[in-house]
Amino acid sequence: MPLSNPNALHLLYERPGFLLRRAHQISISIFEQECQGIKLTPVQYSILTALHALPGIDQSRLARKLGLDKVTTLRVLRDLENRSLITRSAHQSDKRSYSLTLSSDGQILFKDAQKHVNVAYKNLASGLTETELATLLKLLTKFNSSLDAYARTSFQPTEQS
Amino acid sequence: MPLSNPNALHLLYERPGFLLRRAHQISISIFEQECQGIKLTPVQYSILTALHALPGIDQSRLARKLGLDKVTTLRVLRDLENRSLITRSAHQSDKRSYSLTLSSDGQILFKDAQKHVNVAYKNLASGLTETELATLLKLLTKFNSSLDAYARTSFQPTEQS
DNA sequence: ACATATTAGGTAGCATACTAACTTAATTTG
DNA sequence: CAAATTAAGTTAGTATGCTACCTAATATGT
Repeated sequence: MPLSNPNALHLLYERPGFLLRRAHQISISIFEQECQGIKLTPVQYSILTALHALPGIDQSRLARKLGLDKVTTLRVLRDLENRSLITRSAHQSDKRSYSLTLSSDGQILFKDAQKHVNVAYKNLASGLTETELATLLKLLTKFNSSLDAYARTSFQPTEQS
Repeated sequence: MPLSNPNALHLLYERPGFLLRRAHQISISIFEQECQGIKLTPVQYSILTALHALPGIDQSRLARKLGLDKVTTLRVLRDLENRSLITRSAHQSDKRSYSLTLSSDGQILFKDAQKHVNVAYKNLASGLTETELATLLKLLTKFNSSLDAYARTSFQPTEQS
């Protein structure tokens, strides 16, 4: 029988991985509570945002723009297509890929989503001062960009030649 | 057809939820790359740590100590029991609950895991200066504790009377 | 030109993380 | 002390995020 050592648990609570898991969990929770009325998850919203910004993009490029793996992207797109929020049409030049766009329903939903997303953002930001939030975002951005090579799923916000 | 608006994507990249998702993704990836040799995921390691610190704890309390929901906790425990790393025995007084402890194999694996976990930590910390990392951890801690009420899964690091 | 690499999209399967609903046991309370 | 409520554990179902493997199309390198 191991000896009780509650201190080991306090060490766990200070680990970056543990704190990031909990922060992510809270973030998802706040978003979904605010957006369950319009049936949008954070990932679905990200995809609608990307299709709004880059209509006609294909699945693989989309996945890389968002740092999603392609299987997840495929499944979310299939769901959004079943809900008639997006359309997938054959690409002009490359017969392997699809061209993705928001449907008119998708555009309406995306627009409607903004106010819900803004409320979620306000809730998410409510725990920190403006300065603290800015610092947190700056540090997360640096963390992500400097450790990008460790990720299994690639993130390419801009095209590379 | 919606107009192209790449700027909307840059706005997405600055959202806390987006940054937290990516940071969590990277964190998981680094941990798993370092610990795949001993077949431990971050959640499995957290549970071994908790059982080392608090032998005899029951499932529900364990879940709350780690901010895991009870279904995930159950499945991870079942897997760890199948691998003979933990034991589940009947609780003395409360017939509803199990008493969880590390097996001797579990204790050995937990000890062996430390060096792998430390390497993962070094990699995770490598992108930021010591000061930046300390600030990030402090802000994540504040973020989590102040938004705790928004989480659907409860986190109770200390017992409440 | 043509064999080889790589890329796009896809299927199947596993782990994590959650909800909802259920069973049984324990506790509260009227 | 009986009835209502709470708690522990479980099952089923959904979404995300991976691996491994497959086919077809495109790029490449000699």
